[in-house]
Amino acid sequence: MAEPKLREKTWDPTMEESLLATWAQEPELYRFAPAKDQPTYVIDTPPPYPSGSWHIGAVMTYAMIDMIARSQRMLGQAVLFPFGLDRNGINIERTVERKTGKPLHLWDREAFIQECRKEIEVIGNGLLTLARRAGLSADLEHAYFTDSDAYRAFSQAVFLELWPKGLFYRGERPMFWCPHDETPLAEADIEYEDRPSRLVWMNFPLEGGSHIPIATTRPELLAACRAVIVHPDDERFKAVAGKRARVPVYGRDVPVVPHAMAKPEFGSGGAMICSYGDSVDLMLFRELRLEPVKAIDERGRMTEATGELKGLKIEAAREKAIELLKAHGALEKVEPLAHKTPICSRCHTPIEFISSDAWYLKQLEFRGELEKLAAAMEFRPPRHRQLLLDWMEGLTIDWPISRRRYYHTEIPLWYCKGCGEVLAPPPGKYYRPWRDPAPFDACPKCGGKAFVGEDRVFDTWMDSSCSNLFVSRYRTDGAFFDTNFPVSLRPQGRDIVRTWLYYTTLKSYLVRRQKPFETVFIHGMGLDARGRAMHRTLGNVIDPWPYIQRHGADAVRFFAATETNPGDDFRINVDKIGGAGKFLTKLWNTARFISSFPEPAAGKLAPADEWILAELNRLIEDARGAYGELNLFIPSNRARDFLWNLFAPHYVEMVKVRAYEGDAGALWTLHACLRDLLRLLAPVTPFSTDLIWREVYGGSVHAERFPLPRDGIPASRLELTEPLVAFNSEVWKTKREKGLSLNVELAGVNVPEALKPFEPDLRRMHRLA
RNA sequence: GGGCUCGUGGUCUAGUGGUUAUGACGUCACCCUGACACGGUGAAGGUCACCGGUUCGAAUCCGGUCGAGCCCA
Repeated sequence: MAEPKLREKTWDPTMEESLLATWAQEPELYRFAPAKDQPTYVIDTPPPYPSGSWHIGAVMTYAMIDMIARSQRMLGQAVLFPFGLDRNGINIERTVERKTGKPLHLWDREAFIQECRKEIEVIGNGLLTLARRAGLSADLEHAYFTDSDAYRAFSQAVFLELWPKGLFYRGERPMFWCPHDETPLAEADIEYEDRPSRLVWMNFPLEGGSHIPIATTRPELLAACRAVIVHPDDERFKAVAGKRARVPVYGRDVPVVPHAMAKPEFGSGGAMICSYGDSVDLMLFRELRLEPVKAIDERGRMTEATGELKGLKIEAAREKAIELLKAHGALEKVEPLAHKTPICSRCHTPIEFISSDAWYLKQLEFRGELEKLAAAMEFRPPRHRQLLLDWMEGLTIDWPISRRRYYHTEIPLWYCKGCGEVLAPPPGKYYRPWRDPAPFDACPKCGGKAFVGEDRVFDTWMDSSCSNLFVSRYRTDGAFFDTNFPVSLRPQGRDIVRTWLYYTTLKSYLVRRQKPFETVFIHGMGLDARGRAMHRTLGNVIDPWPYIQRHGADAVRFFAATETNPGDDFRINVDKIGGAGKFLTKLWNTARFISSFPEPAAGKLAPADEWILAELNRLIEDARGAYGELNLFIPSNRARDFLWNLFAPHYVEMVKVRAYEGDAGALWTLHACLRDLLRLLAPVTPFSTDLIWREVYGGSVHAERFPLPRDGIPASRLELTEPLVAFNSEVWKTKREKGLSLNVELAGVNVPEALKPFEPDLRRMHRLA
């Protein structure tokens, strides 16, 4: 027996780091360089939003995306696997505001942008380092940034291409508004949360002397009350419908309207309709043609119209309103209430409905077409298509795309000072209308020569919804785009179906009338050991670095593949990452053993060799099939099962003696199994498999393709697996019960009839006398 | 209130009609056996959430109940 080619006795995760250095020297390994007639596979990798470092769940989901990229390469595709960072947005602005203690509106715009850029640079670089260490085979050297001039110009160009089609409109209308971020929100930006609240019972005097009880959670909006509703079938209010009620404190008379939206079982059964407390108010103002009153301004403060409440923030105004009601003798009682409150998904501030001017992108009228595109894309797992369809069905307003922020892509529009005409420049350049001179000589409508630039910016989803167009080189490489759009794959989390996936579908429809992707891969979210999402506020965020250092990226990746059901959320139990590391040690040692034998070109196969090769064929077929369907769970678990439960304990033990004797059939089979196992596992555990491959066979396993099942191996050998496993177990048990060491002779054991073909190997394996 | 998904040993998980329910982690016992003690072998541990139905037969199909999570109103 020769020295094993693998010297180290165990797999050591620090070996991963030297391998990273090797990979850096071999950029061609993962380079996108399609051979003639080779099919291409373009992945629209999610550009992470650098709001801090990745938690371990994020590392795992990106590792899964990498496993898909690697397996597609090994299936023979030329894979374009770009990587970007989504660096625009409120998050980074808020980081700067918090660090400097200076809110946006006190900043000089240019200075604020510089500060954001400085901040995002640091965070972004940390992410790229982690991505590389985790073994991502994406093009990290050429990562794109959504806040680069080039990407912003691209995003603006897509907008400007759509501009002449009349898809955008501007309007003053009530909309979702975050008073903290001081910006309008789209439906996708809103979440709901149970918050403690108070139900305030008031009495509204009625004409003719009596009064009507009204319960509300928003007493501060009293000044904006323009009607009271009661349910038409509510016996308590039969007599009052149609009368007029007087709004306490403010003294205005408003109609009492019977309306089905009133809930008899909630509060007093009577509700006040104000502009605007919630979406019911919104609907009724429209339906009853009421005149709205702006009670809250864009910064979340009470307006002139609210009299004594003027200038107060919403919470304080609510207190004051209750005091005023008490002073006017109109307060009945205040009771606690758990209230499902709509909140801003970024800062968790309760949202308001505020009437404000904004730009909109039409979307409601395309609902039917978008649903067809959703049906035309393949989903993995298929059931998650429903998430997109449900969201499309539930939309109620067009997409407000303008934001009053700074570190975003500017809306590339100017207005004529003379006549107010809206002017759009040609697509191509990066426009900053708030500081650039207008790129027009004269207004085409009135001939005016003075212009004012739009100072608002895009919702960041306007940028990220172009990512598939960007990576497929729309506008920059027509030939490439034509063959690679729709993009092969969109891998992403369940949590951003309603935003990223939806908006991308909308954009691709508007630009190309096409589906954005051939396939959408939806992964679940990494949860903590108790099943909760990881949030800094919960203090349950798991930092991936210690685990990568202790057990290696391969262990983290192997855990991610074997412990997660495709599409389901997965709990991360860090103790199990160590368990995944043990598998790598097992793989290493098996390879180390095999590497001590030469690999013959061919050999006469014994029945036992045929048996394990039949099992190997089955593994290859299952794994190839599963990888083709973007399933990582099946190949990783099947490979583990093959190695740990069949190959090592049964086959290797059975042929050891033949191997030591130099039997070519045994040696050839051992190496065939190792080669194929390494190749099948390479996408999941790229470090250990490559290290072994390089040491034992030379070259990189990542330049290989997946193995194919071998011809000429009788599948009937598979029938022997069960009796073989049972027989070996029986012998081991017997020796154990007799207190015999495994290497001691045992007499009186007969090999069962079914296993006769294995008899010579079995006799020597167990030393059966 | 509506929709979707899911309930399998302490934990995670396979199994979608057919003999004593898979594997991993953990636990316990024994064992250095010509790769591996970061190992091997063996063992303990499950009313497959609950109730009812279909069937010769249900973890698996159907209905209901309870519980968990997500989304929408």
